[in-house]
Amino acid sequence: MDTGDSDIRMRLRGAGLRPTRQRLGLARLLFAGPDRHVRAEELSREAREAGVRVSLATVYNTLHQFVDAGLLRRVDVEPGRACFDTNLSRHHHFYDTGTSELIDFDAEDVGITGLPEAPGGKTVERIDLVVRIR
Amino acid sequence: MDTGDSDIRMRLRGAGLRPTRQRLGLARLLFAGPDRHVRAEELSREAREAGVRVSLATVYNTLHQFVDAGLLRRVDVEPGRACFDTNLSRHHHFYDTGTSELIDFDAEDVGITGLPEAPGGKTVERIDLVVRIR
DNA sequence: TCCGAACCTGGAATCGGTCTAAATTGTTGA
DNA sequence: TCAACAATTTAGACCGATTCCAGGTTCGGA
Repeated sequence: MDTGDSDIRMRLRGAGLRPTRQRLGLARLLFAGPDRHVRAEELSREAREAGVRVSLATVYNTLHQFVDAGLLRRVDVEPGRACFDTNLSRHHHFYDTGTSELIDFDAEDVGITGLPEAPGGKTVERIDLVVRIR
Repeated sequence: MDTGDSDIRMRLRGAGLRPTRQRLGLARLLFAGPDRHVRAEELSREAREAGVRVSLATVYNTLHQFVDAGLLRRVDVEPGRACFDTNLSRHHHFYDTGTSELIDFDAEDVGITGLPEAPGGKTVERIDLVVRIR
């Protein structure tokens, strides 16, 4: 079954990335199934277990390339390690400071008022809301 | 001039921290003048330049102790490095993704509606809003 | 099929930060 | 005042996460 792959292949192509064995294997792990949060080390282990031979360096490269290609979003809540989110819809996060768990919630229902203008004539790229829970 | 020190001394005492030469020196660098954002490496350099002899390990220890004592707040926006904020009032941040600069803005005027309940019966500790600008 | 560019790799290197064990310095009670 | 002891500081080793590098591999067009 190569069904899902053709989609991924096209998205990679569109980003100027060759659909290599490694990238396809990682993409399958990331995008088959429901949305998820994952760290590099973890994805590397999953790949190994799934029989996808790929070095840790390539896992890092691929994650960054996927972020640049808009296939993945990076979430920064913990100092010292990056987390990658396959959920590309407008959403925010609960962050459990006890378990380090991240939980998405839809941004559609959330309203934010009274924000000041971006200083220095800069443009707003994105608004990240992190609700720290315990 | 020992004026400002007596205040700091008391706050340290209140947190069960001895007012040592190193802690007082760092506190002076942090709290004299307007609010600021600072990283450990940077504060270490400033201390050296100001003639405050203090090891990098102590800078890290002190920053964490100050956070625990409520003298400082930690801000996590960049992966891989912690930033400390002397502004303890309710506020949020602009984060310039180009320059890595952090800019505070008051939280009083900001309204957030439509947040879902914290999952799993958890308690909300804090809400961090980061407006990424470019 | 061939070739050059893109890609992948293991291992070394880097970076921010923490840990450790020994030396130093506050603080306290006699 | 000072001994004594706990809190603190320190240099340097160590750590986990990530990036860099140089060389080998693979892809894809001509």
